[in-house]
Amino acid sequence: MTVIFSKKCEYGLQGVLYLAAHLEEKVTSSEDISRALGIPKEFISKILQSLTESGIVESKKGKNGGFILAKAPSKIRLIDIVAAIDGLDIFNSCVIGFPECSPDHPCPVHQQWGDLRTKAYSMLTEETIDNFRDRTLSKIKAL
Amino acid sequence: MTVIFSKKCEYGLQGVLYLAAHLEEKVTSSEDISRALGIPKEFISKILQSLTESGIVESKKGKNGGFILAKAPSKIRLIDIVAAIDGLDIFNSCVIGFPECSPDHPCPVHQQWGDLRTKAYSMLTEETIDNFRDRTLSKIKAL
DNA sequence: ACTAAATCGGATAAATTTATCTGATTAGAT
DNA sequence: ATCTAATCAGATAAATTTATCCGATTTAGT
Repeated sequence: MTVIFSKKCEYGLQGVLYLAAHLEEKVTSSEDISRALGIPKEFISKILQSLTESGIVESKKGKNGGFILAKAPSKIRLIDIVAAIDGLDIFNSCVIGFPECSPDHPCPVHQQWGDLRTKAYSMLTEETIDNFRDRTLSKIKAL
Repeated sequence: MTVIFSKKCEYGLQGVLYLAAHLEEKVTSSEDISRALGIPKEFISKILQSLTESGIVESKKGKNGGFILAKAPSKIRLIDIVAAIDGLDIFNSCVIGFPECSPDHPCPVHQQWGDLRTKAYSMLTEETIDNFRDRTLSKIKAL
């Protein structure tokens, strides 16, 4: 059961946070990330591969290869990762599933939810992953 | 793609809102609800059946049977429907999927998300479905 | 050159969620 | 009594998401 993001997206966020917390390494293999986070190796590998296409991470092939952030952590927002994996539909879709939910044709809870949605979007847009280095390291240590 | 609730839960919320907006009828058949909301008949039927077990709706069997709210709309909170169908795990689970995410072992985004989660929970707990009668009726009319 | 270890791409498998089907039971209406 | 139309229960099917597998390619080190 996921809260709001798909499992892919959760793992993607975890993986990128991990990379941001291990910038001193030249690259980190999916094997290492898998072990540290308890995510199936092939799965996190595929997810990071897809994030290379989005320009969020870069990969180095061959022996001693792995992944590394494609840009400075201060340039990567949480929303960028979400957008790349799950897309931004959840910020435009009706929370109770009505079609064409909009200010013109609002669903019953449109107003109430809209408020929260805006706050969530702002948070994900304002926070860049450099803000999470310390917290990521201490969380990983406890796993 | 659902925003935060499962399809079952979205349909359940829609269905209960529909029933609340049609209290004058003695009961409403799943056939009617299906047609009005564009939800597969057997599916909404099953969902409402399960909500009878939760004491949110009541059913009348046999010819001219159907569903009706089990209590006053002012006594049914949005959270009751969510709890009955999806459960309350999303309000206790880590938004990026880390195990044992808690104040003691917070995930990197624990604080930021916790704030939103609390607001969402409050909204769902404070709003009862009698608040949505008019808005439900005008939304349904537009479908 | 050769080997080992990594990403990459595409196929496949497993699990979960969503949707449908079938038949039984219930109850109102003629 | 009988027919019809509804819920109900349980099985099954379809679709989607999650996870794994296999083989090809790439690259560092010996």
